[in-house]
Amino acid sequence: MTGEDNESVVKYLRPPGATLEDVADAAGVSLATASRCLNHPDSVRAEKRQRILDAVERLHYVPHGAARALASKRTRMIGAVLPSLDNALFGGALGPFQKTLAAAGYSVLIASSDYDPDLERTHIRNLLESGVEALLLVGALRDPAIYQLIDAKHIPYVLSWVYEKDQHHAYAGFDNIGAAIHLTDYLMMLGHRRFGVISGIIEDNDRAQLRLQGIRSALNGKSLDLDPDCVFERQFSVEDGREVFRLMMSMSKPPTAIVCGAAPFAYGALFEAAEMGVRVPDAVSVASFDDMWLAPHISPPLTAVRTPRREMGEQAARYLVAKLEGERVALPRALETKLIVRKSTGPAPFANLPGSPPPE
Amino acid sequence: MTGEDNESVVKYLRPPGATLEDVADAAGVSLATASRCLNHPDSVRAEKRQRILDAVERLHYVPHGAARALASKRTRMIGAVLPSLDNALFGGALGPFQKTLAAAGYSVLIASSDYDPDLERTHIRNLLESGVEALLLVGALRDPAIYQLIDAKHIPYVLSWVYEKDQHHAYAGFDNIGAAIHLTDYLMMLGHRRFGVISGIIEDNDRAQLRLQGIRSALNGKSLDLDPDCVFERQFSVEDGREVFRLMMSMSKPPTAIVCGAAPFAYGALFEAAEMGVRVPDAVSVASFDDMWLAPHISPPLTAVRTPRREMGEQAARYLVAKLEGERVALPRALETKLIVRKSTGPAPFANLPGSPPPE
DNA sequence: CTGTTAGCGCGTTCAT
DNA sequence: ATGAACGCGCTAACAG
Repeated sequence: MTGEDNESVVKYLRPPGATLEDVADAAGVSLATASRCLNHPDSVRAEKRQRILDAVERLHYVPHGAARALASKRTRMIGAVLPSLDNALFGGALGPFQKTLAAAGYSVLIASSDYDPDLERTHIRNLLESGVEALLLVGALRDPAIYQLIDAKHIPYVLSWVYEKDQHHAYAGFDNIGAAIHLTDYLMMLGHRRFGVISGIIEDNDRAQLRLQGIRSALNGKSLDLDPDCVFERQFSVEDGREVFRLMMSMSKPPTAIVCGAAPFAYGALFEAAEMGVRVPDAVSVASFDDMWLAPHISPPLTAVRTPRREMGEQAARYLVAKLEGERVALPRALETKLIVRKSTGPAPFANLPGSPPPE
Repeated sequence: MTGEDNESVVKYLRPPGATLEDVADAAGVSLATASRCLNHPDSVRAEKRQRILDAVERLHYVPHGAARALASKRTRMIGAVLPSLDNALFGGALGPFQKTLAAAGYSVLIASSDYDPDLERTHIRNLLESGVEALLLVGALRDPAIYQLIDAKHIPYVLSWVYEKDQHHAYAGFDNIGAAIHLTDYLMMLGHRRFGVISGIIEDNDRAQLRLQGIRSALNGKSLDLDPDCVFERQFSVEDGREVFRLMMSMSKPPTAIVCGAAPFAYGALFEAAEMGVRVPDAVSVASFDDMWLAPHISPPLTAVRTPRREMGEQAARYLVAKLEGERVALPRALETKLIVRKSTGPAPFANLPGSPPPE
C-alpha cells in the first residue's frame, strides 16, 4: 500500500492544544488548583475559580481524555457490541442506551459483530483495550473465555435480548422461551395444529434457539410435534420471508400458522401472500417476534410479540451506571414482552373449537 | 491478607490487570522490548518475541488504551454524531462506517443529537474530550463555533448527507437540491402541476431545507410556484404522513403529486391512501426521498430517491482513515443518488401531455 | 537488536 | 484553600 521508507512515514501528531498547565499559568495558579477547579469547583475560592474559567475559555482548553483517564482510572466510556447497526431492531435499544448514558456523563463505543462470534470476540477485546468501563452485549451464548476476559478486568456487563434467572450474568432482557410459548399457545387456541416456523440462523444465536425451543415446548404441551420440514432457517430478510412462505404454501400439507422469529420474515410472508392471493388469516395465520413500527400498518396488520427494546437499552444503561457509581444494585429483573394481536392471525381453517380435538 | 511473599505485595496493591511491565518481567526482558514486541514485532528477535507473547498470554495482558494514547498521541477512536440511532436511516451509514473503520483498526464513539443543535454541540465537545481523532457529522448547518472547536484540535471531519462544491469542508454526501429537482422534474414530466410536500422540520435541518429548495427551484423552472398551503412540516413519522395526506386530500384543490422529504411520510401517505380508498397513482402520485427496504414491497411500490447511505459511511471512513494515516487525499466527490421509479407515481389526473399548458 | 530514560497531561496525595 | 511532587502505563528517542 504505502511506502515502507522509514523517513517518509508520516505520523499523526496532534498539535499541542492548550494543556491544563497552560491554563494554570495563564490564570496564575498552580496546576493542582486548576485541576481542582474543574473537578471539584467548590474547593476553590470563587475569585481564582473565575480566573481559571476565564483562562479555559480564552485558551479554548479541552481536557485531554487519555491523560485524565490514566490519572483517574476512569474513562467514562461504555462499550456496546451489537449483531448489527443497519436496522431499527438493535438501534431501538442502542438509541435509548446511549441517551441514558449520555445523561449520566458516559460515552458509548459501538461495534457490530455481524452475527459472527469471532468478530464479536475481537470487538470486545478492542473495546476492553480502549478502556471501556462496562459492556453491553446481545445474547448470552458465547465462548466462556470471553466472559473470563471481561471478568479479568472486573468490569460490569449486561446481556440484552435474553434473560435467565441464574446469577451468572446481569440481564437486561426478556424471556424468549416464554414469549414463544405464549404466542404459540395463542395460535393453538385458535385451532392451529400444523405450524411453520421461519427462524433466524440458529447457530450462535441463542435468541433464535430459545424462540424455537419455546415453540416446540408449547406444541409438546399439547402433544403436538413441530414437523422438521416446516422449520426454515434463514438470514433475516424480507426476501427470505417471501421465499419460505412460497415454499410452505407449496407443501402438500402447508402449515396453517406461521411463526416468524423476526419481523422481516413476517413482512415477507405477508407481502408474498398478497402477491400469491393467499388470504391471511383465512388461509394461513402469520405471527412474529419483534413488533416494529410497520406491524400495525402492513396488510393485514401483523400479530406480533412486542420486545422491549427501549426498555432494554435504558435498563442496561441504568444498571451499568449504578454499578459504576458504586451503588449496590440488584440484578435487573426480566422485562415484559407483550403479544399484540392484530389481524394477521385468526382461527385455523376448518378449525374445531377449542376443546374438540383436531381432525386427523 | 496472609502468606504474602514479599514479591507479590506490590502487585497486590495494583488494580486488576497485568501491565506491560509485568509482562516484561515475566519474560525477562525490558519494558521497552516488550512494547516493541507488540507494536513492531519484526524489530524483536524471534526467541524473545515468543517469550513475551507467552507472557502476554499467561498473564492475560490487555494493553491500557489510555496510557497508550497518552504516550503515542493516538487514540484510534473516531466519533460520530447522528441525529438518531433508532431507525434504519442513519444506521445504514453507521454500520458500514463502523465496519470500514474497524477493519482499519479504529473504534467508533457514537452519540445521537436527536436533531437538537445544542445536544449535538455537547456531544461533539465530549467526543473531542474523549480524544477522538476524527468526526463524522450529518449535515453542514451548525454554529460556526463548533467548526472552530473542531479545527482548533486540528482533527479531520466529514459531513455526510449533504454535499457542496466548496472547499470548506469534506463531504461524504450527495446533492439534495439536485436530487429534489430531478424528482420534481420527473413528476412534472408526468403532467403534475400542483404539488404537495411533506417535509421534515426545516429548522436546523439543512437536508430538509435543501430538498424543499430543490422542489421549489424545479417548479420555478417551469414557472410554477409551490403553494405554501401545500407544504407541511412534520416530525418524521408514519403517523404524520398519514395525517398530512388526509389533510391534503381534504383540500379544495388537492395536490396531484406529493413529494415526501423522508420515507416515513410516504409510507404514511400510502397507508392512508389505501385506507381512504384514494387510488395511487391514479388520483395522486406519491414519491419520496430515502429509498428504504420497504419501498419495493409496499403497495403500490414506492417511487423514491435512493440515498447512498452505505456509500456515505464507507467513503467517510475511508477518507478519515486516509487523512489520519497522513496520506494526501483529495476531498471526496459527491455521491450519486438515483431515482427509482416504481408504481406510486403516474400521470397527473386529467393531465395534458407535456408541452400543452395545464388547464387553469 | 536491546535496555535506559524521559515524558505524555492530569488527578491526587501530601504538606503548607 | 493552595502548591509541589509523584505516578498512572505506555511509547519513543537515545545510547549501547
